[in-house]
Amino acid sequence: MKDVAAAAGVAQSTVSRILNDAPLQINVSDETRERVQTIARDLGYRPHPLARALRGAPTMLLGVVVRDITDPFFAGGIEALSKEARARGYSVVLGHAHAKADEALALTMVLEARQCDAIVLMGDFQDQRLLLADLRSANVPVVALWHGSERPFPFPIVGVDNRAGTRAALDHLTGLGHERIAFVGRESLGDIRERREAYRRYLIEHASAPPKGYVRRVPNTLAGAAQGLDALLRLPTPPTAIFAATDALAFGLLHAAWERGVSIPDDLSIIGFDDIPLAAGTVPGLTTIRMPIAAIAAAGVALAIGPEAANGAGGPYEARRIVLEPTLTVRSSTAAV
Amino acid sequence: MKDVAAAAGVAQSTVSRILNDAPLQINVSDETRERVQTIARDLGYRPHPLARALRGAPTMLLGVVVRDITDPFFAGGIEALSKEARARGYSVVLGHAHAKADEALALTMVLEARQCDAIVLMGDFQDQRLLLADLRSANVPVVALWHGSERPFPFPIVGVDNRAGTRAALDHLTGLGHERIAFVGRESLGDIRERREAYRRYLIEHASAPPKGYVRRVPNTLAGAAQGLDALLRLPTPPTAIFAATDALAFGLLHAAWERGVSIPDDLSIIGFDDIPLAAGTVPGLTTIRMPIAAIAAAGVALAIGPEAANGAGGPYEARRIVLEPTLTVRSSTAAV
DNA sequence: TTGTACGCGTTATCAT
DNA sequence: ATGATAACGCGTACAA
Repeated sequence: MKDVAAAAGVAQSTVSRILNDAPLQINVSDETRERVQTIARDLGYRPHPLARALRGAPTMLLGVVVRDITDPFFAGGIEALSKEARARGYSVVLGHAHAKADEALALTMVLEARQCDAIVLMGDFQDQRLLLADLRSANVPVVALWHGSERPFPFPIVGVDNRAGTRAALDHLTGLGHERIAFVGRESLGDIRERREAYRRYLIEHASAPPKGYVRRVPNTLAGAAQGLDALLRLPTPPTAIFAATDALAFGLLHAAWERGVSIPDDLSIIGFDDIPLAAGTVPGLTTIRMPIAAIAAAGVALAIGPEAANGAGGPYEARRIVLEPTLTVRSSTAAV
Repeated sequence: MKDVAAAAGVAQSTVSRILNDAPLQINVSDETRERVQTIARDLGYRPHPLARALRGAPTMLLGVVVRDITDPFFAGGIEALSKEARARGYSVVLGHAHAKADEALALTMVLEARQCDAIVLMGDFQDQRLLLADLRSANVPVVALWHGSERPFPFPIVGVDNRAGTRAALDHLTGLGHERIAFVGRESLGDIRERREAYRRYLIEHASAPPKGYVRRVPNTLAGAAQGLDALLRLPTPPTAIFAATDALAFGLLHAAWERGVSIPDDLSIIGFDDIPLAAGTVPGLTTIRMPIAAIAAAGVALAIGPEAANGAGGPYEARRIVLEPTLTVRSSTAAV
């Protein structure tokens, strides 16, 4: 900018005023304005974001901390978030938490220190107490996505109605005549825990509590799914349908069933949750609960860096909870008993 | 830092020296050092990276531009890259290209380029000439990953040996007795183009040129795969095996074949390329070419921000090409004719 | 209408 | 052994 000013024979401040469309009055002569703009373009001038940020301007950086970047579902989440952020002129700084608390803490310090304008948490971080404490003491807006919607949490939450989704899944299965429905999901974290609880409640309301062994807690991986399926098949009265807490698990169940010669959906119905893009490409096509990913990402970004972040519309910032509705997507992995 | 200095009754410069372990001499008295450190800790002092960067320090930010963030393969790539970057203390700034927004993207990215210590391109950007020109004029190190390995390119490239991978795939199929092998892949971009060319060359060397209609150019999606399969099945002499340019397409082929009652691998063998994590979970398990993702990411990051980026080890920076070898992973989607 | 001067938080250099 | 000061690039209140 110094160069531009020198080349144009004016002061730095004049250049700054012109290039930033001076918010004050129209006190720049058209002649000077045009000259400076031309020169700036010719010199290929680019504002230095760091210097701007140092002056207190927003960094236009959105920090995204994802709990498990391996999870295929979160890939879609990052995509949606990235699009939404970009639409608002923001860039995404990615950090993965990698499960260990200290690492996550270090990560936060990095993000905070980098002075992101806001931070988005993807996934459940209830157990990372150090990270949360750190985040609370930092004065950046924090929004949690897919973090469950029922338990108390010090930041705004945008998520899916797990109870409604679970009900839709189980209504679908019972509508097909299934009575012995099992649940497979990973250790209790946010959304998964809510789906499991909703499953329990549903069964109690519509029939009886889930039979012993019908709730399998396994890692959210292909291997975890295989392990869960084996356990269920060994039961004296195996289920006729399985509600998988995530599509990743449903994928694993499909594969493991095929390996074991169990025909889907003839011998066993399987329903997932998320509707990741590849869910339409399984064999057979996976019946699942479609997550409103784009809407959740949009709401989250709006809460984090949109105008909503500033004013108090919708109640106190900390208490805000946006819960979006999922929808049933029927494909071919479920059928009548 | 001002506060710390005031509280300790010393000058800022002293504080700075102490907190940065003054690289000069040990000219700070132990007493002062200890006092300042204590106060800094009590006050919760955190260095401000922006100010540091303004002074010329590295930002510890690695820009990653991914061509199509929707591609399931790139999710794994981002993960590997992110891990590698973090191991070196770097954070990842994400940008997606989405093919169309040529100019806007170029502008934005270069804006960011000022902040990033290096930029990693994921996927092929040969057609984004504005972006490349902009990148060249910026003075940040740029490294391209999965960008093909044969055509000239102004930046270092780290990628996979597509010819070797293709040969491994086709050797596997011919070893099973297949003679009518088709190719399905998207429009010619970097790696895909090389795989298609390698396929052509292989067939010519081992038998004859691919029969008419055996090379299908389709979008890299489930729908694209279905479209490709339909076209192949309509042929007078349909292939007995299909080489899919990516696992995403192989997924689609598996699904489309199942929809149409074509049994895999009995009626048709399918082999993919990439070995994305979910490839182990298809029905049947997908035979594919395993991409050395971690190794490529590591090499790319090293080239971008490692010590290698500075010195000229391995020849001139622009001309560097690192090509890693893929390996065949046999599962159940291929069988003897 | 435009120029001058200051400060954002650091670090490097020079002076004490 | 430590303090004072300049400078990084920008925006802006104030002076001209």
